[in-house]
Amino acid sequence: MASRSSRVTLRDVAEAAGVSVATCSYVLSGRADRIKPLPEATRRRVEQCARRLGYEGNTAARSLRRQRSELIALIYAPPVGPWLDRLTMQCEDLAADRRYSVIGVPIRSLDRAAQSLRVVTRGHVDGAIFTPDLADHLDLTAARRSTRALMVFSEHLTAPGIDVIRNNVEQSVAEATTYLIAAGRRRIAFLAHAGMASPLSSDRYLGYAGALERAGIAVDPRLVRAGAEAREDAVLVVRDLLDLPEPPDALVSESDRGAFAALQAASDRGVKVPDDLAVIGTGNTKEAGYSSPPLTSVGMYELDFTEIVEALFARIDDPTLPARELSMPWTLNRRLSA
Amino acid sequence: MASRSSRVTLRDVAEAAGVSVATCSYVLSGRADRIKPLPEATRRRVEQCARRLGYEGNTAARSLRRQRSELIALIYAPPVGPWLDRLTMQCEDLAADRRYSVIGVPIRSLDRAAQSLRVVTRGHVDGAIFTPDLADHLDLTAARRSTRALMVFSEHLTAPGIDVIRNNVEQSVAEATTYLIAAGRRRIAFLAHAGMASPLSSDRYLGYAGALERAGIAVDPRLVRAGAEAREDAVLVVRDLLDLPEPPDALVSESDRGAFAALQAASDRGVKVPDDLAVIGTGNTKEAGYSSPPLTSVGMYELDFTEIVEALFARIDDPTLPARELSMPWTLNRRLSA
DNA sequence: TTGTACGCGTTATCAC
DNA sequence: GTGATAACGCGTACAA
Repeated sequence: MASRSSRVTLRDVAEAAGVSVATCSYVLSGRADRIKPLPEATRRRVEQCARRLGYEGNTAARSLRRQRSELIALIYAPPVGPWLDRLTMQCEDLAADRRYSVIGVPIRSLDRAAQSLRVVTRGHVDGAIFTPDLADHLDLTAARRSTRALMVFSEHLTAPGIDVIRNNVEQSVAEATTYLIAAGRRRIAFLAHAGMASPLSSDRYLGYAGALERAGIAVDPRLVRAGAEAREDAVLVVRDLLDLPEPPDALVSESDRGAFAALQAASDRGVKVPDDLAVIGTGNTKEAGYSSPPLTSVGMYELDFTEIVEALFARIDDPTLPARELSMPWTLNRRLSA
Repeated sequence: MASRSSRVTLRDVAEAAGVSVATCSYVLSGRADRIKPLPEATRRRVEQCARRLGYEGNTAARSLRRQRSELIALIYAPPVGPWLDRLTMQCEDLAADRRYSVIGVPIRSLDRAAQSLRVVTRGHVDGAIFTPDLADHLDLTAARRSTRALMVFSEHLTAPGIDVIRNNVEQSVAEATTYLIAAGRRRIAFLAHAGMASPLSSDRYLGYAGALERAGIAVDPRLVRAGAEAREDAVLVVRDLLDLPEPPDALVSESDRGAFAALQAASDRGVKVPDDLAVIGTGNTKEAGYSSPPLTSVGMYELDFTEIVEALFARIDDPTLPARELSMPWTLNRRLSA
């Protein structure tokens, strides 16, 4: 009979326990011992009532007052791969230590991005991590003003109060391409993300095209194709490429996912990897070690984001910290596919 | 000089525009025409000031007052596959029409679930969708009380005011297993999710084991292995299985991901699919059509979640709606792998 | 232990 | 006609 149909508020608990909301707040928010510890009896009574009523608090009210939500956000563009999974899990683990929770914010398209990002720009997310390629196409000023910390994977962005991670994407993909050229490959295909913005402006593509250019090889537009996001698309695209009168003898994919698809398409067509077709992926996910053949991939040597997440929390604790630039250069991780 | 270092509030805009916060609120929240439309001049002035100052509102304050956050949550357990990607994207699209945003809530482990779910249980998420296998292991009462709508993939759960989706998982997996038996397979392996709870209690496993039992075949524990989550694990596990003195002649995987890995492991070991090894996956993701051989998979025929999301929004609009039970039975989608 | 101002926007009511 | 006042939602934290 005591149960209202709606949420249980602090006031309900206070009434039930016969104390003031202030006392309840102290007890339930842990800070029961601000100066003089409350008597055990009171404390227990409050806790019991809270449990019995199923009190759950209200984040909106708390974070409005505290100006802290104990929430961090991961901004990403689906589809999700093992790369983001790993980041998510590590965030979760590190956040749990500090009693923070993690939420994901999927961005479907650039024109709807502002809408999706309201959680970050108008809500009170204490910190946010923008996955690669996103930050370069979004306006971060609103997000910056509304959060205590922003961590961004970006090669070029530089903004006050925002921490960035540099992967040296262009350079490392160029290295990979050059490696293929040195191995005698001449018809090197590129499997691009359809992406949010023009695929031909991605750092990965720039690295690929730059390396070709420096080697005096013209980019053959027929060898540059989108489809790296979805495995099923990639398979079709690569089959297509292999059916060309002059098929590629190597392929660089903007994702490991696309590269795996290439391996499969090659197998479908009876094309030997790496003999007839060298394949290099991007991301260096764990799966790369277990494909057949194991996939050569450009990426972080170990997918360890601990430092990044720690830095985010450091800035949440103290937003006046100078903006940092974390360098985590990608490398070419050679396996058997190239 | 007008710019404070902190957030811009409605009060700031009001001061700048020389009107009251109430007026600003009316203008900026769209309800400018509460009864009598405000003069264009005032409205424009307010809008200009808001833009100039970079006003972004404050979700905490708004949702505290309105008791609405215009946010829906997707609760899931990483790693993420194409299944969740599709759900995410469809949610995003349908949410955008109603000016809602979507957030993801990753759950790492059951004992930390309550912490992760605070966004749902204490925050003001208007609605939440729990992906399969999650709801059965979580206490949803808090989430239920704190949201207007809950949509849950579950075979067994039945709770007042919660909408559920029934996939007939056990039955459909049993059918698939029976199909393998009818085709003469006798050593049928099962690739399980390590999962949050005991793998041996999953509906999928129950369907598999039940079908075997009904056919008078004993479950061989050596043929039941975990590892369906991560492709790299699955490859190793299936290789292991194939190296057994008495290797399996068929395999049912709790995910398509694991089934793809099985295809690869088979290819690594020179085992022919489906001749030497029949493989059936779960989820019926689009990729299934493009593996080699194309993967037979149990799952929704088309991954279309529109009805589900619409139902969620319907309940958000009117929480008094009777709890619905959406039936979306899985079927066996035959391709070449079995 | 408690009263209460506060954080920020919303909306019903009131005043010029 | 135009726009301001003020109560409100819910928890927090300082002063009493």
